[in-house]
Amino acid sequence: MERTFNKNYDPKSVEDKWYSAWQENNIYKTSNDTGKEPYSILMPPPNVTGILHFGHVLNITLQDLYIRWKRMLGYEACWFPGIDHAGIATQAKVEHLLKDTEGLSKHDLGREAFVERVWDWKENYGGTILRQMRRLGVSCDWDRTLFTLDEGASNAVRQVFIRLFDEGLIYRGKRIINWSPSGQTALSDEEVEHREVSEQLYTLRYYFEKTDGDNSAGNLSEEYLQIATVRTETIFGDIAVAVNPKDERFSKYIGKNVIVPLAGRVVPVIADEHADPEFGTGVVKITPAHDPNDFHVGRRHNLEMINTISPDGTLNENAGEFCGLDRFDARKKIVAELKQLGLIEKIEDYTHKVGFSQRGGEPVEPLYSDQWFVKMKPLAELALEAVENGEVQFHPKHWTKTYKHWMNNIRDWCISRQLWWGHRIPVYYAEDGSFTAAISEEAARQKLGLPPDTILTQDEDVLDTWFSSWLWPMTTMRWLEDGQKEDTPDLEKFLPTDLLVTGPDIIFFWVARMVMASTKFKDKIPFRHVYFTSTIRDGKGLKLSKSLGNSPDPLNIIDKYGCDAVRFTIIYLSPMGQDVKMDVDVKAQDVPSMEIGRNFANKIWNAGRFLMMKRDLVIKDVNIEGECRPLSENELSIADRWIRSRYNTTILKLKDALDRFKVTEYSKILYDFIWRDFCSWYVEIIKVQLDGAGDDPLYKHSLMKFTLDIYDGILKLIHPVMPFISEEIWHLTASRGNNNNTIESISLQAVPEGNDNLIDAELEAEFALVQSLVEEIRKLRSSMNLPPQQKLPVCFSCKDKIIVEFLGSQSGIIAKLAHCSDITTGIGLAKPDGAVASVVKEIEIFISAAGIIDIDKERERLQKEIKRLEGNIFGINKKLSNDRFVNNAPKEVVDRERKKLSDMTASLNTIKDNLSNL
RNA sequence: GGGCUCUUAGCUCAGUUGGUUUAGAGCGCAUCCCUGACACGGAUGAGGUCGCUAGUUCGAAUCUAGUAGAGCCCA
Repeated sequence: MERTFNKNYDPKSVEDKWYSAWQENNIYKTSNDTGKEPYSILMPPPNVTGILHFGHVLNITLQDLYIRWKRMLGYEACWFPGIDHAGIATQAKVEHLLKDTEGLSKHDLGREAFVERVWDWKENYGGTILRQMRRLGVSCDWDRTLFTLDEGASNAVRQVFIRLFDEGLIYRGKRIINWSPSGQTALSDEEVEHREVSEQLYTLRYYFEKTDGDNSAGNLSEEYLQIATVRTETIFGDIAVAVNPKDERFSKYIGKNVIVPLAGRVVPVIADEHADPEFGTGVVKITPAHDPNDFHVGRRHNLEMINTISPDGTLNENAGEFCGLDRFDARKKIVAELKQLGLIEKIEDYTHKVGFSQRGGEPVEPLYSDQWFVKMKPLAELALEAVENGEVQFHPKHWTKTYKHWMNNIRDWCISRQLWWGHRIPVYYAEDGSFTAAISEEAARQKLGLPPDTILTQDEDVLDTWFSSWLWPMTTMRWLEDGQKEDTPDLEKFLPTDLLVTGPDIIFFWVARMVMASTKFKDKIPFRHVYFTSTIRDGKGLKLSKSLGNSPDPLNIIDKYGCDAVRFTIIYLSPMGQDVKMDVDVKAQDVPSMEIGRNFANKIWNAGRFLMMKRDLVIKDVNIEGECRPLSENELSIADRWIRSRYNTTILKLKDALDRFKVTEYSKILYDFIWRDFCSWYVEIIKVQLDGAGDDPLYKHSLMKFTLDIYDGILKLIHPVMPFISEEIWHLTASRGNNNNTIESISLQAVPEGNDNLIDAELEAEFALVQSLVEEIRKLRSSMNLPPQQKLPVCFSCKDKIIVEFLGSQSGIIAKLAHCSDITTGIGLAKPDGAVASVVKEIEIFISAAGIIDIDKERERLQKEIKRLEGNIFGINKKLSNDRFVNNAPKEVVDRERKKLSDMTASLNTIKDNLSNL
């Protein structure tokens, strides 16, 4: 493999090469049979129909970051990948395809052949997203990839159903559920999204029944009740009208009958708390089969359920002449008819929330039907406890409140779906109406005590996809894959997993239910930490989505900026627990802020390029190779010890940040250390140190080794977030072996250990003085508009000998970084004629600039500085003259203020002198 | 209606248990520089009464209450 340091880092030539190398050498394969401590993450299984979007990029990067980090810390880091069968989405996709290409419906094919087709589709096109994820450099163990419809997972699903059924926690019942007319299936409450819509509220007249028995339209009584409704199409299902029992306006009508407009049905006026005296007219129509609230009213009053809407969303034969019309067309026609008959009192604009199918996007229809449910209360108790006692921790923490609220108000889970693609419900019915859940027809007969020749029929429905996903922590670890095996080596080793990274939008769908399933069936929590990711939004704050067309394809962005750049940027920009606004440009397929990561990658690359260049020169110069002696402690310069201190500080801060799940902090610590401390200061300084040691090749060699060791550590620290560039440079900077058919990889190296003893705060402060002086000289130069080529003599006038000596030792560095021709240090030096002056920490700086200096400009600068200092001094004086501050504040704080005051007063005086001497 | 979150520079965000001169960074902007790795770079600068109002405190971007606006979730 040819490797060179080009001028700019080119991700394209690096990424595919290394991903293939990692895969071919199986370096991310994990075992349940090692002495290493386990660390595991469950990948949230994307839909089999899914394609990569920015939410995945963030989510996957976070997981990979932790897996790589922990792997480098010596854990057996196992990341379980997989994919789910996405019942509704996948079935709909194949149905459309079938319709478009062959003009066939699924019924034309029949269930078995249709399901066969879906499998074909899955084999050919499904799981695209898993292939796309490889572009992100994920280091999961692909051999463990699980599909929720795999045989093993399906066996577990059936077992769980049967167990819950036998325990009475799964039941079948006629309930009002959320029906998706487009998907032709029931949905759970969680799959319904409530959105505000503007509609009309119609106030209808419900006339009282005539005593003569003739209730025909032409023979109405004088009196009527006004009832407001949006859904006029449901009047054929009206079975009563209700008033609040406390509402005195209507108490006299309770027990009387009214006539439903158009339908002509005679229904009673009943008293029920559901009627809100404040809403509409205070009288509400009761349509138990088409409204969840009315359903409960119907139950309380033992009312009949009349279904007037078919599963496809059209009105049925109970709607008379409107039979066959779509529910929304019917509404219009019914309103027109009512208007004509003078049965509408008034029409008002009305905004309210309507439930929409999360998948199909159409308004859900509350439908009264037979469905299967899981009784959630008993499961919720265990799951609630696991979070309340801190076994399962959420990051950010506030999501625990949402979780608890849901658990405390838990409702039963509708798990049956009227689909063909999915786990078919393992329930068998006999002709006599008895039924049971069992692994097979035969097992069911035995359970039911029926003779072997009895014919049973299996339930037609399949299970909610989440009914398999909630077992993910266990099925990924082969639990019950043969229907029996309770304990597996994987479970033994990896459950509970350590981290789950997911979006807060599936906290109920998935996170909460996994806690339920694991606590219920394994008596263990599924994961110790849950990291809820940011939602990625566009510049206007809208969620990125395919339907809004505001999301560029992440693969295009990766092509443009490189994978590492995208990974780094998205981590850098994503605050925990808050949404991220990204400057997406769909037209150009661009996300300009990715430059942050690209530029950073290039910076790291070029630092390496420079260091290698220097090392090669040194080696050539001195004709030495390989071994060199490390620098002894007294050979280390202040700058060397400073960077070592900063480096160790950085390592400890990084570890701490990741332990606290402050991932953005991790990226910022890296960015600042590498760019500022290492590149801007230290790399510049070693140029000086190398130049100053022209006759000492061994020292030079050792200094390069010292620097490259830190750089090598940097590569390891950055590797979890920037896996490709770190791997590439790690190989470029040293010859790495290819022994025993395995490659060496930085991802299998140990993270550098931060050493507390090498952190020296005092030294860092001393070095900060050097930095301040350099910056001050640069400021002065800049204010004089000096080009960098023009170097001027500089003079430091100090108060004591120690500082003079210290600055003398650093003068080479200062001269180089601040473009000085010469530096003189001494005690109480006089200001040279025509010099520009300033003061930093009691050190007077004089830049000899005779002939260059602009007196007016200089005066202006000094006056500005005086004004600033006077302002500060005023503020501090005010503080210090306040007795209560001096008496109450901690001594350090007061001392600090006093020190500030004296420093600044000294500076002020010096500057005032300079001004008057000008 | 209930709950949660947010509001700091033109933009995107940091800001640890209240206390470090002038509240930080990146981008953008302005001026200068293709100085021996990097113009995907370097240097310098302008730019903020920390949404608003009270309160607690010697001291508030930080704590408390209220208020305005934005967003999310649940009913």
